[in-house]
Amino acid sequence: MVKSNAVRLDSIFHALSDSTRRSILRDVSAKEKTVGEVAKPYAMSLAAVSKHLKVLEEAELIARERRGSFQIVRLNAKSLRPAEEWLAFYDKFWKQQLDALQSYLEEGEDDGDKRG
Amino acid sequence: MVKSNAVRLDSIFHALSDSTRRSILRDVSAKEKTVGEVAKPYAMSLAAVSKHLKVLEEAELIARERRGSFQIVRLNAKSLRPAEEWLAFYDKFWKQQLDALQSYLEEGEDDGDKRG
DNA sequence: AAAGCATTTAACCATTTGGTTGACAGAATT
DNA sequence: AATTCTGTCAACCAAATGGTTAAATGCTTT
Repeated sequence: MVKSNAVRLDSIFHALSDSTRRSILRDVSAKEKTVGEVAKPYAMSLAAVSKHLKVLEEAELIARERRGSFQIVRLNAKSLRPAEEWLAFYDKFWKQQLDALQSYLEEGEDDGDKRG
Repeated sequence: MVKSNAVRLDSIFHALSDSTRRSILRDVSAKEKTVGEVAKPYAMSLAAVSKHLKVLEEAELIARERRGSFQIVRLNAKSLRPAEEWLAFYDKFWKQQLDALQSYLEEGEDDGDKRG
């Protein structure tokens, strides 16, 4: 069963809406880590971190691999693309806003560079 | 009081984690609308839509303007930028993954284009 | 000032979230 | 086989979420 785009975006954006989870993504982007290593910097129980990892895994933002008694956590960056693509649609709008601001500032300056 | 970046990202990503809210953003990106107009397409009460608008407003993704007895809802696209910037950090990772995939496919093909 | 629209707020409800602790399960070590 | 280490699961809790309906607020018009 293929998840609808909307459901995927729901789970991706929801996963990203928590700063601990965003921080974990940064951590594992630098280097893959065991669950214990992931948990170490955070002032919460291992079980709590394990839940965060589950949320990230359900959004497919991380993947895991068993290595002996350890579990290796890896970033799955390509699953961020739907989010980026969704956001990219809005680029034109803030670019427009910036352009408008710039025109406004340039008119204010009016330092005579418009000859020719 | 300036909100910390983390808190802003929390509220932006949280606002985007609901498909009704994402849909509302699309709707108002095309054209500014009154609250009633925003609500019309959705199979839920006006009060529910009003709550969604509040979430979007708290994330500063929309702005409102009173016009007589109506309230005009406008997209505030530039507030999506922090989210885009956060995501942009990860571009290099999926690009890497794509490159790796491409190398793999090219080696698989091995159709003799490597002379010289 | 009364009535009528547009919208928000309040009170309520079920579900989800993000955390806890303690019991459990799998793999490695003794 | 007993112990230890890594990690998850279960049960619990308080707070937040996303919806409802009904009452209240704010403008506009009569």
